[in-house]
Amino acid sequence: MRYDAEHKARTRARILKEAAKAIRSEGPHRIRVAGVMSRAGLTHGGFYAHFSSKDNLVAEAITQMFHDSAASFDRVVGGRPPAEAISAFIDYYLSSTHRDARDTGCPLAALSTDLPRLKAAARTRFADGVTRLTTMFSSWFEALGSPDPGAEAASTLAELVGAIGLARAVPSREQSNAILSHSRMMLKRRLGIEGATAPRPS
Amino acid sequence: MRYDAEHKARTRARILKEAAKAIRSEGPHRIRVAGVMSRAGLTHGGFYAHFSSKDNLVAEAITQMFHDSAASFDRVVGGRPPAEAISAFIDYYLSSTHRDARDTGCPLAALSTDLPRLKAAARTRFADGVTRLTTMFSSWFEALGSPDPGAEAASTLAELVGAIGLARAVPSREQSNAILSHSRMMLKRRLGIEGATAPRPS
DNA sequence: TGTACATCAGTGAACGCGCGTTCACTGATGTAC
DNA sequence: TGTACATCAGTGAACGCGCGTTCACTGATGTAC
Repeated sequence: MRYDAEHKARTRARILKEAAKAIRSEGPHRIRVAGVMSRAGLTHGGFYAHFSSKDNLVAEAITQMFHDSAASFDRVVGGRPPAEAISAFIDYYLSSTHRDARDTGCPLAALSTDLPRLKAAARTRFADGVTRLTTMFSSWFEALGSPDPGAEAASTLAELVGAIGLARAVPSREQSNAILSHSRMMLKRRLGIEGATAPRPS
Repeated sequence: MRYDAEHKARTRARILKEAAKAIRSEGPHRIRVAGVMSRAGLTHGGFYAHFSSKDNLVAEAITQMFHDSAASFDRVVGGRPPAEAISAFIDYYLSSTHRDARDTGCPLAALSTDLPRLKAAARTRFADGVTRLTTMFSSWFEALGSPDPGAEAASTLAELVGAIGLARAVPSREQSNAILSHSRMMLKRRLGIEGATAPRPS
């Protein structure tokens, strides 16, 4: 079977996409080469035509997922004025949809405690993601007249990442929903944003 | 070699302690039975005299580490009045010491993104830990006259867990210190607690 | 246009290492008598 | 007090499975002539 020029690149992209999902849902060390290849509709033997090793795949997939998540953040907030953008971001990030979409959601939320166990390359990529989000938040807070936009941005990101992490970890849906709604409410109240809804009693 | 009556229980406790450290630093799925036994000063063959399987060890060790961390939280805040207790807790939790002590620190901080990948037993234990800390915070906030102590407690815990997670993940010590000091400052400012120090510029 | 050969993404069997688990054995000390 | 035997935590060799990696092969289509 001989294919057109872009065929191999498309196959590689498909493998990367499946790997990025598997890494978020199973963890960077628990994914299996054969499993990823099978989800991409291939047999495991062909893997080494695309990647030099499993480690190489993990590194490339982590870069890939940060790229994808930047694009998906843009779709949520793109072009909106600061107050609206941050409100939309909070609602998106702390939604039950995002909580339940571990395999396609924000890499910070899916991988933070895995990162200290990974190599420098992955951690650098992660730090870039932290910086990008912090900078984005900071520009919003600055536009809203915050006295300390940098600190407020870092603090907000920490709460977002912590809240979704805890909401995903606890097995009770009720407790999980309460974690999300408490943080949504407190973040919006703190930022003076309308539309904060009272959380259901936990 | 025949030992006294408590000898076996002491050995088991030593294995559990090493397992709890290894799970936090390497992750619940990456620890090796032989490695844990060797750190406990034993050979791997004796493992099954203490635990029925590796999974059983992980489950027991997770229970163990939550028990230990409750004791260590008590040492930090025990007997102090609310405002002082929460300030001490924030300083402890977001210290560089805690950040650098991944293997003995808070299980919530070390394992949050691993939890969704673990079995129900571990997740239930984790949820108990979340509830215990949230309740403790909530009682402090109530004593301080907060209008919504439950939500404030959940929000504070989320920021603490998120901030230390991000601080551990990024490779730059400078960026990591900034994450910790920004959250320390913002949390204390929000709670009206004195002693907030300005973060170094990031 | 037809024929022979080259290409190369993908296949699937096989290899080998790491690690969880098993098991026969050790040897110091307690107990029976 | 002395002797024979029982106990049992711990040892270390061996087993076997899972999985990353290798490799000879396939076969559809492009290219040379």
